[in-house]
Amino acid sequence: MQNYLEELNDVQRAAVTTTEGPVLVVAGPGSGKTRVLTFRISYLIEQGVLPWQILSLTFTNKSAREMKERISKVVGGKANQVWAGTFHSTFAKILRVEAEKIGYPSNFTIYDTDDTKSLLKAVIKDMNLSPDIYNVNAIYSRISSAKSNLITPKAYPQMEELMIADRANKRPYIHEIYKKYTIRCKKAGAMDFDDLLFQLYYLLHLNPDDVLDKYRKKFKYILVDEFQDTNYLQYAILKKLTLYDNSKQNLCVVGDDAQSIYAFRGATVDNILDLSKDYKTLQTFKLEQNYRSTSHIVQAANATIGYNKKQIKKKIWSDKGSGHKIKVIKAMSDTEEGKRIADAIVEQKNRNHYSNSDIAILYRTNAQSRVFEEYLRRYNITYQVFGGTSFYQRKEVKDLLAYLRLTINQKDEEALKRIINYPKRAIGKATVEKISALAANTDQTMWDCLTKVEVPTRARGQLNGFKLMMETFIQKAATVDAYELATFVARQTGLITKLKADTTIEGLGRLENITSLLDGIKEFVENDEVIEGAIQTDKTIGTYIQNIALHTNMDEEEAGNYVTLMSSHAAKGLEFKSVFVVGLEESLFPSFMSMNSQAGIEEERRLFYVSITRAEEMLTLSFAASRYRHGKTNYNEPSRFLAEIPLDHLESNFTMGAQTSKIAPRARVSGSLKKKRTEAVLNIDPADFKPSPASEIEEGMKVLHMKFGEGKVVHIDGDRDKKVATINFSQIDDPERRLMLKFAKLQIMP
DNA sequence: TGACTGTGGGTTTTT
DNA sequence: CCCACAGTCA
Repeated sequence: MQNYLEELNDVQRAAVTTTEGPVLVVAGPGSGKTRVLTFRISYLIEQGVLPWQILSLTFTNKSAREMKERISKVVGGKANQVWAGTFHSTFAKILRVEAEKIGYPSNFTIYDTDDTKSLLKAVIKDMNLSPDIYNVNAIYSRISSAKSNLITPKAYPQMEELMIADRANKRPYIHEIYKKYTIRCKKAGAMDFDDLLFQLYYLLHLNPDDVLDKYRKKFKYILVDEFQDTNYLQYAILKKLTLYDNSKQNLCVVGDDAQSIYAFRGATVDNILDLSKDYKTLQTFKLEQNYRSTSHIVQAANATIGYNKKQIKKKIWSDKGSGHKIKVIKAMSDTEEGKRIADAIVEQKNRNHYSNSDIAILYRTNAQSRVFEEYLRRYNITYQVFGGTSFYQRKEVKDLLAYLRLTINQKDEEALKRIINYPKRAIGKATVEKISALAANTDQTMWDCLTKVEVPTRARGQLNGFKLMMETFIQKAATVDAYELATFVARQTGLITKLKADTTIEGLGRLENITSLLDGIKEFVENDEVIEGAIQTDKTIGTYIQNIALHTNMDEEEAGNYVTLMSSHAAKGLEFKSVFVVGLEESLFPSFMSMNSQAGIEEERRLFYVSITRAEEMLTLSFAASRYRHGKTNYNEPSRFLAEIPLDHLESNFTMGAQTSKIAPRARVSGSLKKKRTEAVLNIDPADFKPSPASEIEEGMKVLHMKFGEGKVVHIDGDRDKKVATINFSQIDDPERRLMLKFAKLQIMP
């Protein structure tokens, strides 16, 4: 019985079987923390705890999914009934049920970062504030951090510290923007990412219909992975659920302060330190044996992280032998770095018999992936890039989703603004602004105003048509499944036709994206998901949209034999036989954004620590003397983190600090080779030029144009005032032009 | 109204 | 370098 317990070391086993009361597991890299978590859940179930009384929170959908898979290997199908998900997705699920208690519709829309920024821009514009001073990104991060610290729009102006900082930055009205933004979100029936936490907290806090008690009873055991990455608000929610009179305080958190890499978005290690103050009977287990990496790697990591002042003491060790020393590659330029890494990969594949999937390239910024992609492609090595823009952020995908979103929630202004004139249906900026203004002044939504706004007859007709079309979608949504509706919408709106008309490579890609989106929806309709012991039969578009709102492209992983390219952040929790950490230069890693504070540098160092501890057998670090960035060549010193690794862990032929090379790197030439499309310089005297009336121009005529010179009318299409002439101008580079006759000034030549 | 061009600005990590 | 936006022109 329970033979899996025998696979664990003493500390791990204790962490698994100590089920009652508050538990903190401090888990170094590779120390088997995921095993502890999954076995703990399995153990709970075996002890008779009902699966749906267990809440397991993670940061990514991927780790939630993996967790479920691993539990099901031990306990079988019951695993699906555990509440295992990300903070955001789990709380969204609860809010769907309870939203109306706090004034939101249960079909609320989730605004992603783009939607949020777009709405913020609109608010800033409405308030007549300068978009330069009130930079959207800055405002967003300000509001996000307010929410993450449980500061309401009402409380914000009373926070002396915040207001002083805002005034110092010449942005005294942030609290007003925050307030208006909140109102607009609510009016749109929408929550942003932070709201999923923030509103859940207030739901529990305000406690309508004793909803707090309901969830306290429901979740008898709560587990949290990557606890070091939780923010104040997340911890506050956990406390709400587990810290009260007569609570059993069955909260188990697993984390590693050394791997805290999300402070920039409000995560705080203080949560780990506060734990023992809040939970008096806290039991702590330290997992210090690293089963992942060989000794040189572990010791290098220990030495590096030792430079950080703030940390929980622990000694990570490995008994896997010393293994390979760490290799450092010094390249002249970013291009050379790409080539040398690709060469090294080829070599490792041959010498160590690694397959592609054993290898990962980790970088600080997603933009760095390009060079590596180029060389890997050239060498015919299969790779997969993670991060960057997600599938669901692609324009065409968002367009179709916006139609579907509006079908579900007509209050969703961001969706409406996105598609009201896409594909083009002659509803221009002026019209949209009128609608928006009316909505703002009358407390109605933009949807309500579509038919009420006063506009010229032509626009009126277009608006009616648009609304009518949307209404057919809304009606259909009630009767058909998600796939049927989505296909109908894609055709009916003209999106498909529009994309098919574009035959460029990018155009084909876009059409393909729409097809895979539709395929995805089909899959959703056809595959059954079990929730709390029951098969989910709701296959409506509403359920679909809710399910995908929180997907990221990290979730799109497919099995295959490829080299992994991803940011260091994204690599958290993963492991590879061979890891390349590239771009180790000052201002890049550590990032220049973090270089002016000790805390910033320490976070970068933790990120470096996370990066190098992904490696099992081989670790290669690289930097380039020059790097092409933002159109300029930069010269940076090697990263300080390289110098922090004791020399005895590095391959012998390398010493830091000695800048041997005096040769200047080759300059880029691409700029000068760029072909510029220039118009021919024609000497036509405006005085001699007498344009002929558009109605007289016919196919076959010779005409003269002020800028393009002489040309022959090849073809005329369109009718009445929309005639377009295709004209071949012999005197310019790119001779065939299409001009609208109504505007084109052409003189008929004999 | 819409397509296209030029410029000017920013520039990290992600649920 | 890449993107978003304003301005221009048809």
